[in-house]
Amino acid sequence: MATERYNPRASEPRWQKAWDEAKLFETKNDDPRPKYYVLEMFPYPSGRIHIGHVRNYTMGDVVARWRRAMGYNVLHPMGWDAFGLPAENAARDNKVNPRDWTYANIATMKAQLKTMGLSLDWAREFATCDPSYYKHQQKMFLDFWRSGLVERKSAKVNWDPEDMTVLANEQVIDGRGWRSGALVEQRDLTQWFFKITSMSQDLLDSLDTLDKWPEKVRVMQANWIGRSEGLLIRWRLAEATAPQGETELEVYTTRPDTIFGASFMAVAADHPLAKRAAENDPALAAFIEDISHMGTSAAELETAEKKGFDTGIRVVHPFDDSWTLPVYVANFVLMDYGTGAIFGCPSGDQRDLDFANKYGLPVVPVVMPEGGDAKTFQIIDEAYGDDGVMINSRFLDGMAPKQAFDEVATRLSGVTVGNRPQGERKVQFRLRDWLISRQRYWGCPIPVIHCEACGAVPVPSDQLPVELPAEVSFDKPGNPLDHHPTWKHVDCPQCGKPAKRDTDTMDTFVDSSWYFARFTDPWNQESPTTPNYADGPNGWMPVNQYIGGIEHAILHLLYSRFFTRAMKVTGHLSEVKEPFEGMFTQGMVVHETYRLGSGPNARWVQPVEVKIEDVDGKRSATLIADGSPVDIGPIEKMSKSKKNVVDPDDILASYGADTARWFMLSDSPPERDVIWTEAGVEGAHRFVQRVWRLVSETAPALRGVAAKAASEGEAGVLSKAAHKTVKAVGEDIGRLSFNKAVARLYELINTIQPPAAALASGKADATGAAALRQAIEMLVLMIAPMMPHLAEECWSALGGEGFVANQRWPEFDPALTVDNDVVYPVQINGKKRGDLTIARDADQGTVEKAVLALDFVQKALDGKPPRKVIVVLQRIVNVVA
RNA sequence: GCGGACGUGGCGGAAUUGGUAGACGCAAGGGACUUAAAAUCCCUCGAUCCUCGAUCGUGCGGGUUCGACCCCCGCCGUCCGCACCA
Repeated sequence: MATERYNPRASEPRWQKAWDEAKLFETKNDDPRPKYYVLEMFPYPSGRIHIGHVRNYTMGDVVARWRRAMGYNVLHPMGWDAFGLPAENAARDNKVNPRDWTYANIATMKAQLKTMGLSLDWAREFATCDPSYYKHQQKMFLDFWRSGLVERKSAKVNWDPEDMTVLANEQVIDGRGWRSGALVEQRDLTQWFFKITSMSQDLLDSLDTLDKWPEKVRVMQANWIGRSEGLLIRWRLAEATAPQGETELEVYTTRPDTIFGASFMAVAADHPLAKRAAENDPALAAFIEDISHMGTSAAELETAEKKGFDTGIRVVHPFDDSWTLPVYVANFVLMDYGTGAIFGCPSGDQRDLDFANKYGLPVVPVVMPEGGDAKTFQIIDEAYGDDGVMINSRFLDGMAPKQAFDEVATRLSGVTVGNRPQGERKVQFRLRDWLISRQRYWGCPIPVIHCEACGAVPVPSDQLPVELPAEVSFDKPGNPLDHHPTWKHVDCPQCGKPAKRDTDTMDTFVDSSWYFARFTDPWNQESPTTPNYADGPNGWMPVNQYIGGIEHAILHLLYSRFFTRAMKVTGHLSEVKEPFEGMFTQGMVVHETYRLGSGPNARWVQPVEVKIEDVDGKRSATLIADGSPVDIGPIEKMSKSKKNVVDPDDILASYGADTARWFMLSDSPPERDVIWTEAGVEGAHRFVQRVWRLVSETAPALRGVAAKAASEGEAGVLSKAAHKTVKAVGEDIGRLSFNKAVARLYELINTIQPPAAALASGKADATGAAALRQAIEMLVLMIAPMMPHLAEECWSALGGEGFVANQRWPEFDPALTVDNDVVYPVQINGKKRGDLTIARDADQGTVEKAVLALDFVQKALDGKPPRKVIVVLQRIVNVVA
């Protein structure tokens, strides 16, 4: 029977419109059903969606639609991470207003997302650049400030000379700005910080509760927080050598046990003691000047030589008044970790050893491997940092390092230097406070007014939001808000005298640190959240399943975790501790690269310009335009420079959303990279057509047939396959194993097809038709979360009521998911030699008897009794001859 | 250097977590239908040996076990994150 091909171009817009009109995906806050909050990381409105968005939002949509079908009240919102530098760059380059540029991009991208058929609640949409959004952010900034979670302080900060702004530590990658790629400089500036370090311990501890997060992300966060336990030791300066007024040097160490292996002290170039010592020592001052210009990139650090300069200052060993050690300024000591000073133990640390060897300092081994000989154990050019036994360490000799640690800590805590203990146990974190000031225009203004008399004064809440000025010029480099002729000039809210607004805006990562909470009630104009809807007993938070890229494993996820805690402190949230209960990091979409020509004239060409041929497995490529040969290059992340990009619009227009969605879910596990291939997309499209053909060819014969499972015969086989698939696909989607769910659906359609063909040609009885009807209905309901338009089309062809999107997920009959007979593989000495089909409930003895009666088993045993017969019920039989 | 993940056909990947390795898809080869093409359908598709069949086979080398892609020990390789962090 000839059937018309399925035409997504006609079908998809029709269903999208129908869903919209029925307001199908608008979620109500007051709903008695159990809640489920699915969220994909919202996009930056750069102009057009890219293929990575398609993958991300397809996955989220499958989860959302499936949860709906499972009876949940699902929240699945979408918005725009709309502040950021690209808008300013576009404004500067194209003479457009950043606001206009941003909202135009949002309109374009929203239209693109609509063509994907996502079950999004657009009624909750907002952009972070809407004053109605950032108003609340400004309010929370002031609340945080009042609660002691904000600090304005002078600090050495990362300055990106290209983007002309400061950056947070997390935004500096290999010494370069995360967006501009420019080498970051260090500057002393007074800036606003969120005191994320006040929550270090909790942010670390709570990682253990996030059992639905990828292990990898939790480990990355733990490393970033970087907790270590050590001892703060105050070393007395030898009086004769100390600069006036200086009496001690504070050092942080995680290895106080190695204190008898100490042979020098080293301080950072910008350590106060170094500066004091340099005052009367021009050579030292020159040295400090020299090393502070050193690069900080990973590559430079790798090759950088250890350099030091003896300050002439000496410290006294805590356990021996007659033992003094020199204090160096050294280039490998960092001011912003610990106290900016270390004691060097060359035998236990490779850096210290390199340094000691260079400057002729003593190397005393203090830890040797278990079972070593203390008399002969030596350290020459390789330090020993592992566990072992203490040697050459007086009262510590023979102890394990851990024990020695405690001993030193105890002894030093009993001694005082000045009026403080000489040693104090201390927990140190690597995490720094979050610097949020940005010297940019297109961001959320920091709602503070600086008054000469009153200092930094909060903008009164009735004057919020502090809105960005509409007219702005990008003619001069630097901060446009600062250059604005009138905007910053205001009166002090406290004393009324002329004052100035803070012209910095907040890091855009602040915007994305709480948008998920705003989605729970974006209509509330009075406050950021509404207690009942946010996280009360009936609230939406936490997000049950969050999906996004691994690139946000630290930045965005850590900031959001901090923000959630800070919102709780300030009363904007009440119960929830973690924002994201489940986190999933999806892989990238990658593509082959194509290169035309060779040498300096070579250029990359786009996939659409290339024709690929495959003869006997040998692939070759030519340029469509003129047939010239093209080299097929490695598979890489899609990038403009390599031109290996595919435009989602092209795919959606030629194949339709369902094909694109199905392809995204097939084959590759979602956490891994997926290779975009034309052949793969065509394979997906074939499946779309196959489902349609199956449904449209059987629908006439199935009209009026009531779905009913069969338990026996061929129809029984079909029913069992269908019910098993329902069980498995549900489990797979629940685990986000979409590729496995897809494979099972292929298997099911392969099983359905022969009986469907028989039915279409009139060769099916009533039982068969009923079973077929059920299997096909189940298939349609199961593909609905993945290919929603096709599923609607099939549902209506089958005469189904209403939208398939409103149907419940099919229920399987557990009795039909198991077979009456089991096929046991029969092994002889661990190798499969045949199989045995026997009743499922056959017991151990029965199976064993039946196996031993088998021809090939008899033959293998050759009349002798088996040494052993292992029967694992429902699994396998192994005969040991 | 520290931490993590991974290694299975020509390719993407399955394997109920110790029980038939290679499901499912892609690519390829052969055939059917067709004047032809598209679409569709059928067959083959880890390697070796001459077929039935057998032997080998999950990065490499050992081990545990009736049985190992899975567990243990020792290597090799790839990818990712962090890094003069004291």
